Amino acid sequence: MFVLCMENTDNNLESSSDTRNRLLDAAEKLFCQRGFEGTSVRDITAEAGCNIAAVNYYFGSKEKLYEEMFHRRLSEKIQGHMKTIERVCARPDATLEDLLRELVRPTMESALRGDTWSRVVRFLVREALHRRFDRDKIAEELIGKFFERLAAAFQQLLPGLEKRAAWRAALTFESLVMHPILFFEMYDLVLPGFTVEEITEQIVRVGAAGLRSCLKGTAE
Amino acid sequence: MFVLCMENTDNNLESSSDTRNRLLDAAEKLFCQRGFEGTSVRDITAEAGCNIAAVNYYFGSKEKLYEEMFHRRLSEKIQGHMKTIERVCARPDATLEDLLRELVRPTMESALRGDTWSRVVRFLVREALHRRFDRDKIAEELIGKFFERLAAAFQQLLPGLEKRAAWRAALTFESLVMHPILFFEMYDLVLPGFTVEEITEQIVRVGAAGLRSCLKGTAE
DNA sequence: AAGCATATTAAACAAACGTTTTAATCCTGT
DNA sequence: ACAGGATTAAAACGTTTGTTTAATATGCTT
Repeated sequence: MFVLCMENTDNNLESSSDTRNRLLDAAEKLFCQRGFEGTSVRDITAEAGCNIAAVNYYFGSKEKLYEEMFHRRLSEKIQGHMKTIERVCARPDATLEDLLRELVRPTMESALRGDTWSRVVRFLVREALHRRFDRDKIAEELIGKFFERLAAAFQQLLPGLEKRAAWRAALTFESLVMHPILFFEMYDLVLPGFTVEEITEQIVRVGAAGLRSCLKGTAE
Repeated sequence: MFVLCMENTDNNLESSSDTRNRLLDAAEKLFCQRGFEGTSVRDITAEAGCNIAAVNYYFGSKEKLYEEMFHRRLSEKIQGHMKTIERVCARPDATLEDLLRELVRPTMESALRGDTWSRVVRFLVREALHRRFDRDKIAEELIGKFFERLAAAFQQLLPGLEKRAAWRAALTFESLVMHPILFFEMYDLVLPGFTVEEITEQIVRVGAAGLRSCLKGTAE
């Protein structure tokens, strides 16, 4: 017993039992809706259609189940963005606007659709605000790699951009993307009937102009 | 008994007893640290140095205590920003950069100091993401008024800016300010040793360039 | 078919939760 | 000084929490 609990990564395909995956899916759904503390183990096992003891049998604790689900989604999300950057940057005629648009549009479509994707992001942020970043080395490394790649892409598309300015630009760009995801309801309140096009073009326009302004202004 | 529980606004100065205020302060401190569900009534009363029953005696429930603390801080925060806007806009020679800088710098100082102010903002956001906006009419109105004023200020400082473009600009600007507050740890990771000056000037520079770009580009 | 590790189940665990009750204490107006 | 409402206090309320136990069921190998 308890063989599956410890260190189950993707090396052992057989170990991904049905109930195990159903638990991960149920946890994701309910955690996103009600948060970590707002979701009980009984809720999760009911949603997954299995016994209460299953969570501790497969993951050891509610906390470990949360961590596995969290890291799975975070790495999925970041790897998707990484591929987009690679794809756009490979094109010889790629512009800054191209990159921004290709990163922003799918994200905004997801947010306006209100699908699992964007709700997971909101949950990730909510939990990241709650449980401190600096304790989670896995998340820290994933995010670090992503910003490194994004900053490099900005340096490629904006020749002459200094390294630190590129990092600042990467953070600033993420500001613009994150906000509509987090505060979707407010956007609907302030900009009634807003569309994917409108918000995407706003971010691309402001982002491009803002990032180009980083070229001229030097860091003090 | 229970006379203080119901509808205690500022009209009755006598009703603000010591324990009542100590409970509000303790709740603020602990809610910001551990979240609503992560904080027990026993924690709060221990911090405030009073009996467990005091929460239900003064506020009726843990939920009501939370609401009062939430709205108190939110309106404080927003009124402060409103006054800043009024002050800057009253100056005849005021520029867009002036307004942005005066809104951003105190907020960034607060965030880097890591004082109560910024931790409250993080908590407000965390809880706003959790408990849906559209249920809270008070918060909805406060935020609506603030964005209305900010959009008007942008129209004043950027002549020719269309109304809807001004609302978009207001939301976009808030993106830039909110992000460093929420993800302070990430900024320290990506931009080691970053200062108030650096981040303030980045936001002002990008914000001003971005917002001016809203003048040219029309909404589709 | 027997043996055995794996998987699932029902039941119970102690601990922590928000809230309530009841009694004691404090403070103020007369 | 005393009456009476406002406040504090200790204790217990009934739930719900995450976790564990011990028994049963399942599926594969020999």
